[in-house]
Amino acid sequence: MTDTKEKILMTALHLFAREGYEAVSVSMIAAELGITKGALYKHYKNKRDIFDSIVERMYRIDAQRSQEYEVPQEKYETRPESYESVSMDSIQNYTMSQFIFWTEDDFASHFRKMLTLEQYRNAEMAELYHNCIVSGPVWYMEDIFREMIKNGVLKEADPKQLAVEFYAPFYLLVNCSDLSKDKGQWMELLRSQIECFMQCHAAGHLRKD
Amino acid sequence: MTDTKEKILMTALHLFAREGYEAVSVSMIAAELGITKGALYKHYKNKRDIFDSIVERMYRIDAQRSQEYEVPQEKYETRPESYESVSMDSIQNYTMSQFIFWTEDDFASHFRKMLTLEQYRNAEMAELYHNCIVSGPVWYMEDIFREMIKNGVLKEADPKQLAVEFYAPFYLLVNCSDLSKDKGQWMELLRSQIECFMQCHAAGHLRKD
DNA sequence: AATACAAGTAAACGGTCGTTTACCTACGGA
DNA sequence: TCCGTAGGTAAACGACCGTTTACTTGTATT
Repeated sequence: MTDTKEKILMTALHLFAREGYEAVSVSMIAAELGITKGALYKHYKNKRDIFDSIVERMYRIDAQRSQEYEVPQEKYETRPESYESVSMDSIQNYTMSQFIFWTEDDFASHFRKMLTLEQYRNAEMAELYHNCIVSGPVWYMEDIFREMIKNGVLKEADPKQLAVEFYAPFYLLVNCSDLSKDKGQWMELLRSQIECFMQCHAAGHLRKD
Repeated sequence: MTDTKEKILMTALHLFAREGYEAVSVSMIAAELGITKGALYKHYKNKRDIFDSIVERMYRIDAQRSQEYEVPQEKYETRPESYESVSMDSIQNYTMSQFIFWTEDDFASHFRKMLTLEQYRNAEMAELYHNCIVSGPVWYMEDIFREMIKNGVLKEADPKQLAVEFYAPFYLLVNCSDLSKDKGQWMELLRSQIECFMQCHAAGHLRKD
């Protein structure tokens, strides 16, 4: 049954997210599932293979998600036309959805924690962590905001500074939510921050195309 | 010589910050210093003792630092009078100094990374991490801003929202600086953010006591 | 009914883990 | 000069590591 393979992956992810990759033993994963560690090697060729499968799945999920939302999926250079008609509403909508995703989704929240614990181990992990969760989103928002300023949706400002101002509360509150069970208060705080941002930087008039 | 004891502590801290506590072996620490692991037990009673010594030292350093700066050291409830005359300048000054501290100071930057890697292991580590680096500073700034609004230094606003808006860029940029060697650009970005914050929320007029 | 195979067990492999032990200096104070 | 001790070595301890092996099932296909 391929069901066991799935259980191994999720169990390992949960453990990796709490203890870190090295601190989790193969026996630990197996014991959590009530099987022996030998059985585990029928599904994955080694411990690293489990980790790699997790990362690979995250890539798949992420690609799928960015397709579902009407926001640009690629860098500005590759498809600048996709940045032309991004609305404030879709930004806000996508951001709140991403917050729930990174804090509450069983896979994504644990993946984020796991990556947090592996970020200093080598350059590959550092890059992955920063692209997904730290500086990656900042560059992304910078491109969007630059276009929004050009289109007159936002007031004149430094797009990079706007990007930091917009994304920083997201990043902080995601990490705040790790501590407490009640993630709702952080989400409401984020909503306030976004509304304040919009109110502060949105151009006063609407411009038709 | 107590010099070896100090070298063990710093070497262990550097390794803990990169690999995580569990992933670092006692042999690894000893090898880095060119001694055998047996010698290590002449200075610390076990591996956990090294970790605890690191945490204890951080407490000492932190207490010493907050004394050097003219900013409140304790919670608002315990000494509210210390919050009465906090100026914008001292806030800005302290914040920039804290940024350099957490990103460049050999002990503090590695301690922060180590704590980042241990935060999910148990409640004690989680609390320590959040008190030092995540939600702790937010509560702290909230108290300061509430008093500043009361004193007319800042415009009327929700102090908690202000605290998030102020601290979030700090937290994000500290983490950004982990990836790149050039920490200067992030520091300048932080300076811009703070100046923008001041300009946006400072009360237009000065009020004398 | 015979066969092939997927999925599990138990045990063993060589290695490393954190820690302890026994032994070896070098040296400062009585 | 003798002794205690601080700081080091090398080796061993039992436990656990990731991985492999040999063997046992249940089940599906021929």
